Amino acid sequence: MGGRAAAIDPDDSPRDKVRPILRAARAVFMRHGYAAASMDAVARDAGVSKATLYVYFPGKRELFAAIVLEERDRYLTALPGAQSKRAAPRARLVRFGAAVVDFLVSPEAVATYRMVLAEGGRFPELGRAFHANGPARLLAQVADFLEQAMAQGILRRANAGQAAEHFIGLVRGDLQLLALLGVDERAGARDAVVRRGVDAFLRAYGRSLRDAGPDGVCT
Amino acid sequence: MGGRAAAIDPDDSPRDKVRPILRAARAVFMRHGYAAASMDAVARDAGVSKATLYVYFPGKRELFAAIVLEERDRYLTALPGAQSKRAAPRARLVRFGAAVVDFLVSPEAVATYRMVLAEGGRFPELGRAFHANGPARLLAQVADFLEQAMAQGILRRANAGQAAEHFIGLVRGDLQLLALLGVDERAGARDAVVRRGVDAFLRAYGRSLRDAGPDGVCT
DNA sequence: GTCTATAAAGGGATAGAC
DNA sequence: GTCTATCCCTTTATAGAC
Repeated sequence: MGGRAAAIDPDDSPRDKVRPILRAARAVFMRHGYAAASMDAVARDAGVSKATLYVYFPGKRELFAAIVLEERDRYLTALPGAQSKRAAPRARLVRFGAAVVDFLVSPEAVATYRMVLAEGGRFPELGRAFHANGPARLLAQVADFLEQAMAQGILRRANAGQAAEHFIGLVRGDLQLLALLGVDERAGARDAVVRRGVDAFLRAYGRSLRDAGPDGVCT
Repeated sequence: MGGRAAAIDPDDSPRDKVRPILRAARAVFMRHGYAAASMDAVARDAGVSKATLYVYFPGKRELFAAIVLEERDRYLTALPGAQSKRAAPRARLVRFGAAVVDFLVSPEAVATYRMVLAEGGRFPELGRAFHANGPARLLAQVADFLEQAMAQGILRRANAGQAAEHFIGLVRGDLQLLALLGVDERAGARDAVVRRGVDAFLRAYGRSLRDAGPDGVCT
């Protein structure tokens, strides 16, 4: 794998090595976790030598920090927006909640959570950064969606961030925990969990009783 | 250290070595995580040699499995029960929810979650066992509490397990996630998060509007 | 059963050639 | 900047004395 000798070619900028390194590092760290991941594996997957790796990153810690901070953009999910306005409010919330849960239990999100949570105590700065770039952004997306629903009169007026936290907590159930634990059994229950979560959410934040599902509340 | 020579003394049963080993292993694994934990550290903390350690456990994996499965009894928390019946329903729920959250963000629970979640993909059997012995038991405790509240007419009749999942999801907010990430900033917000979670829960599961807190719903 | 001492392997990081 | 080869330390696991 010699490639062209050290050239003055501007196309052969450092980014051409950094990007493969980061991609390989992300895969290796997500697969094995920080402690069990090896720099050898990263170098091999990236197609460079270990020495080259240490040219761009001072050490394993810094490489790990780099890939966690880089998760920023990757964390933007395509959630169903304000489209499908014709659907019933409840159906729209169920659809949206299902997309949120699908994202939280996706292999990529699960591997990222495992990796970052495991080192939460040893990389507190990373914990904060991950939360700001990941969960907090998801929360903001949910809050935006709910705010629109409030503006449309589907939901009662309330603090959107607050409602978003409750919405996520209700539709997530223990599905994300089970995914993180590697237990698949309840994976098929996603729809039911989301529907019941949305029902509870509508009882707490809905505007009229008609939206509250099969059995209403308030006597 | 030396102790009596290999005796026929029944008091010198294997348990006398196994228990310290398990205690030390739990501390080491919880502190460093599975991959970064070393058998040397376990042996040192347990006051035995590494060779002795391998007499009782075939390897690192099995020792890890043993301490995770042993978490069973440790996971029973003292949650406020049906006492203080005189307190207002909402105050009782807030008190109970605060105890649940306090447990989930406790250093012991956080360390255990980090340890088990990080290895969820590589020890699927352990993930299932941990869920059954840990989170599922907590859920059952919450369900019992809520069932009593339903029987007392404080909450509307509903599936108690379902309600418990929603209750936990609402009062937990992102406090457990932040604790796992090592972010302390919002630790002081515990009371507010729990109160708002209980308010939402009461709107979804409360029987009368009087329990729903400052501002009611249902028009 | 318990210890000391060690084998065998792997990992983070670097030296030095090009 | 990039490579090959290697240093040095830690780790899991075991051999063998007592």
